[in-house]
Amino acid sequence: MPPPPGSRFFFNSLLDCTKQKDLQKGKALHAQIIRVGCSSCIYLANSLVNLYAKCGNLAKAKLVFDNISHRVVVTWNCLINGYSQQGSSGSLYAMKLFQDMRAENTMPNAHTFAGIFTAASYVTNAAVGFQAHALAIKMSSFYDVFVGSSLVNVYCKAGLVSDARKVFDRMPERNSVSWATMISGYAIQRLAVEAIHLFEFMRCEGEVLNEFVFTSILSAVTNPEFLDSGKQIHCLSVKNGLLAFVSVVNALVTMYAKCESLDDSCRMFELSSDKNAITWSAMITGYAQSGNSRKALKLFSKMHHSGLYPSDFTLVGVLNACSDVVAVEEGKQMHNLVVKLGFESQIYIMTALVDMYAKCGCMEDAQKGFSCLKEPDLVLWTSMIAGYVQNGHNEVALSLYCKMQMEGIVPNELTMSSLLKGCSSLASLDQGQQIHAHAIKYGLGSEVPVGSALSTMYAKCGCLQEGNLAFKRMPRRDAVSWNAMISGLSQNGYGMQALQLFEEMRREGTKPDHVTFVNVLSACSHMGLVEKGRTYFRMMSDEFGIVPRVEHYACLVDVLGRAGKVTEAKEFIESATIDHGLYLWRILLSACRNHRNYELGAYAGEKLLELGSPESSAYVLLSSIYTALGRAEDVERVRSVMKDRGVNKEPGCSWIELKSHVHVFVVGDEMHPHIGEIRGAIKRLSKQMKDELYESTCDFSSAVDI
DNA sequence: GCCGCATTAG
Repeated sequence: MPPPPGSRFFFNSLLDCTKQKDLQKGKALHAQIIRVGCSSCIYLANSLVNLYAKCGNLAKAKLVFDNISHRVVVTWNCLINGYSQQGSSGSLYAMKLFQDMRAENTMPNAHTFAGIFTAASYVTNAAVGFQAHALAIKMSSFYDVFVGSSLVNVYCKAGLVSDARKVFDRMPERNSVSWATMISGYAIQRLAVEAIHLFEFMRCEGEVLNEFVFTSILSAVTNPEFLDSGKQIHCLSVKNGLLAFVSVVNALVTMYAKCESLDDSCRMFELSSDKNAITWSAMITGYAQSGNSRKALKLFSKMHHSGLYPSDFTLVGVLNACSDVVAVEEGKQMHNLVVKLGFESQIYIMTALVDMYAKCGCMEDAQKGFSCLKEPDLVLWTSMIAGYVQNGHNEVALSLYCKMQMEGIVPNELTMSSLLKGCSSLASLDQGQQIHAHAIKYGLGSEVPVGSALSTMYAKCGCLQEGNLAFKRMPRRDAVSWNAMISGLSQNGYGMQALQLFEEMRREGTKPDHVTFVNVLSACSHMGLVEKGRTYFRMMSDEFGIVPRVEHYACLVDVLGRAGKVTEAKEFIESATIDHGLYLWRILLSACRNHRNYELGAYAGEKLLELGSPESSAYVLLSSIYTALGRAEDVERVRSVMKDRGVNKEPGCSWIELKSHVHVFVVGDEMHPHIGEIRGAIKRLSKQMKDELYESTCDFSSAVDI
């Protein structure tokens, strides 16, 4: 039935307002409709629901909806689709409405299903999607191409990509949206090969390749392995004239950056004539994620000067760049921007902010950021826990984990690996085992980060066998896992086994990283393997393209120094092409002391004095060398420099675990609230050691007497 | 009415 003649004007006007999303004009029309008494006309009422829903005023849409006495399917669709377009915040309402509609015996149509499936795609629980799917099949709505495409999307977003493919294959009719959705489903699951196959299939079928298809397929090949495919797709997009779409250019910028082909990525960025916020974000993130954080920061200020406002995505990228280079000042400026732009409740931003402060060692600021969010999610909790662990506040991290559990948040593998790292630093076997038990309870025992952290934890606590077991049980291993076990062996005095494991790692084809070489070189130094040390140092850059860092130089200086080759070590330091500062001279100084090469020791010590070493040990070593050389004047000079610079000898610190609690204490500590218990425990331990005839190489008497 | 491009924790 057509609308009554008098309503035609209102009907068309409302349609215009909805198209233009002009809420002001729409409200005026609404008032007019009420005044002339047309508000009971179902066509106008539906149009009003649609207007408010499309303009995002769902409360008002619902109000009009509630006042309609005889709702038809279109009435429901307008409100359901309004809610589903709100994304994750509206999708539950949309699903509830769908159930109410069914309860009123109103039959859904294809529009209803398209809307309800869109809502379901935002909800991780696919149950309502399944129900609606069943009903759609029953009602044959499934044959509608819109319904089919949105259903494919439901399964893709729920991670059920093979179910999505089943729906896709059974669709009687497909359009470019269906194909793009399916390809993007593979992309989300990082199934590049499947995505490429489907894309090829699509081309064979002669489907139209539009910008949506290209953005989807490009996001599937964001891995160095698929750089060649990426380049071919790039060519195809040029052939199809799609570089005119900024979205395709953006996808290319990202593809090349993620394929570690940063030059190509920059070229795409430079070539694009109409950059939008996504283009800038893509390039900034590309820089930040490829170790070019300084460039990322520079590009951000360029974006800022161009007058474009950063989006939440941009800020996350920039904050990551700040934490990467420990740029706390720039990070604080970003924080101001976050506040200014009203992003303080955006969880991705706040997580990046917390992470930035934690990496810069500002745990108080990190804690403040954390407290800004009423409902922190698992990632934020984990970032906070990881931050405390990174900064050595391991106890705080463990108690934060208890709080997290009380909030009902279930941990994942990264939470567990951070906590285990905390237990390793505390050398607390007891707490480490508890976290291990939790990992098993939550089904995280076979996760790579957990297995690696377990090997480290057990090895640090002296339980090498358990560490090895954790390593062997891992279903797959990455570089971090191998590093954990290699370092565990090396630190427990099994240097040869550590090197053997490194050779096994090479055989298995896992690419070592810079941490691997720190472990390998330090194993060489423990074993006194000078020649092997030199070989591995060269191998690092020659075979694996890893630029040696100061810690690698330090290891080799240590290798040479321990073997008594102090002159060679000195020459090595002076030929080093990096800014090594104090670090390497200090190692040489103590090597010279141990090998009684006092002349070279004095040389190294004077270098340290020149460079203004903040550590007391350097001054103490140097003055002891001058004492041995009988140069009393120099002894006096070193002492006075030390005094002038306000360098104090730091007190030795130790810790002990009592009743699952780790107590840190220093020599001469009288202030510690548990000093009595600590002393008691040390006395018991030393008696036990004597009883078991432990040959002590150290003098424990001072520790017992604290 | 259905699809895409940029983001968080080891």
